[in-house]
Amino acid sequence: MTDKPVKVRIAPSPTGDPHVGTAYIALFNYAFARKMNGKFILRIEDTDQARSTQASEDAIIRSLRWLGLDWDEGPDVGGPSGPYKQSQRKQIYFEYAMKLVESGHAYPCFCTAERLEDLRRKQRLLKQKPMYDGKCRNIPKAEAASRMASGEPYVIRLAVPREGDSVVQDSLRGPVRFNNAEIDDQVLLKSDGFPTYHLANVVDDHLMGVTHVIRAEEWINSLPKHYLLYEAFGWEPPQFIHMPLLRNKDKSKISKRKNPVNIEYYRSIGILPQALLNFLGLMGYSMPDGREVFSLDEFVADFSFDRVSLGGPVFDVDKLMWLNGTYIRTLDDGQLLDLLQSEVFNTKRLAPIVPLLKERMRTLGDFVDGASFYFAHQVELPIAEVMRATKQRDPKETARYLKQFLKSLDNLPEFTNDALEAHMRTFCEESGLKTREFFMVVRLAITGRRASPPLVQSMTILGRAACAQRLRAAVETLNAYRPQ
RNA sequence: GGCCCAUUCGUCUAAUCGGUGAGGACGCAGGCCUCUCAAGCCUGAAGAAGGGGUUCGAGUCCCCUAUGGGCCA
Repeated sequence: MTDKPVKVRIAPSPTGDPHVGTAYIALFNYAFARKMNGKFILRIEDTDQARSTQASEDAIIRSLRWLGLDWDEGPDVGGPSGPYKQSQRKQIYFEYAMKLVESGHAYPCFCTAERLEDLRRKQRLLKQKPMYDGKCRNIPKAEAASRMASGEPYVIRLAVPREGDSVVQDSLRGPVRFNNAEIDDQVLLKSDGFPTYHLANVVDDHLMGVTHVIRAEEWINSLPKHYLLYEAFGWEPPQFIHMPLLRNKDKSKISKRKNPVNIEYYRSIGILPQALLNFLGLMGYSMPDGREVFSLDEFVADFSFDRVSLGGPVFDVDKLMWLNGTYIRTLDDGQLLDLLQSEVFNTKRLAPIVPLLKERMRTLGDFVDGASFYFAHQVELPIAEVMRATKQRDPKETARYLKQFLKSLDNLPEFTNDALEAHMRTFCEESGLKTREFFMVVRLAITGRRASPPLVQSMTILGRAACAQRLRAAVETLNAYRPQ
């Protein structure tokens, strides 16, 4: 390796809530950059026009700032290699894609979606790996050029060698060998002129001077394509380091279906940023002296990839809770008071709750008890009340429809009062449930009590992630319940 | 289905040149402290996926199988 100064990046897609996996990878990038006195870049991968939003980008930046994982270059702070949003670099990708076409490492493909679909179907029937068959690879250059010029729609594909092996390096795993025949002629530039991840990521990493790509293990299979691209451009590839994937309790890749993954959820239940970072620093990693409680600076000071372990770590919220408690106890009373004011008892959080509680208060003090469920990580499901509300029906049956409801929430585009209420009423109709019963059961799951402020509004205040978490917990509790 | 990666207590992990009674943490159980709870302290139960090799000696190296996961659709 050369002695270029270390430069690393994270490249989240702004297509949803800020994800703990992003924070996890950001932490390791940050630590390595700081340890090596290098630079840390934030790059926004918003080439998926349909799914990328400004709101999501803002939330990602807000969350990473909250955690204190500051970057040296990024869309909000600028830097020498900008712009740092891929949607603003479209022209660059086009030019580099054309260079590859000129050099014969890539080619335009004019195949229609129908032909591709047909091809895939046949391959599936023959139990073959679905891959592009290379039809357009043989079109003479001149003909291809004139068809492109005539406005015929095309994508640009990488011309992957048909024979031999690609050996790639992962710094944590050593050499990994792939059979070239198994690698698809990857689309580099889509018909809308936007690049795919593979092209954009290689071009940007090179142009931005990235020396080490630290990313999640799910990318390891595309590594040979990236090597091929570096080779085609005649660029030296960076070092690649694939971190293990965070897991749900059942060991599958962490997902919002099974675990809260929204960084803002953890903030909303009162997790401290230093606790979340500390916890993530325990995932697939350990300190040389076995310390379990450490600051970001300490993490950086002792950081080394030698200490990464490759088994996929389960994101165990219980341990996070314990760690968070230890951090709270290290605060002095003034700091804790400040945090309570800024994070919990602030106008922004309280304002929507006040009108809901007002109707039910006789003293100001009633507010605290009545509003407690809005701030908790979890509430206890009162099973006896559930049994009463469902007229002693088998709790498994109740669990079943709650689970279905939970699933249906994923398809609710807007988590607003009107949309949610309509959705819940429709759900009742379709499931043949009495609204009276259903709303009570959901109320018990969400608030932990049978008397509460209006349910739908309480749910939208809590947010989608928190509601999903409580419904999941209720389903578990009901399934585990054994009546005497 | 194909390819790739992984595999130490329920969970996170340690032991990195092969020699251990397999260590710590969360959680769990019991106890101490205490007006309660929490915190804190002490104690305990709990683990090498299976099978072959290499070796005087394997958690550690190699192979096979199994399992888990990811990616490709």
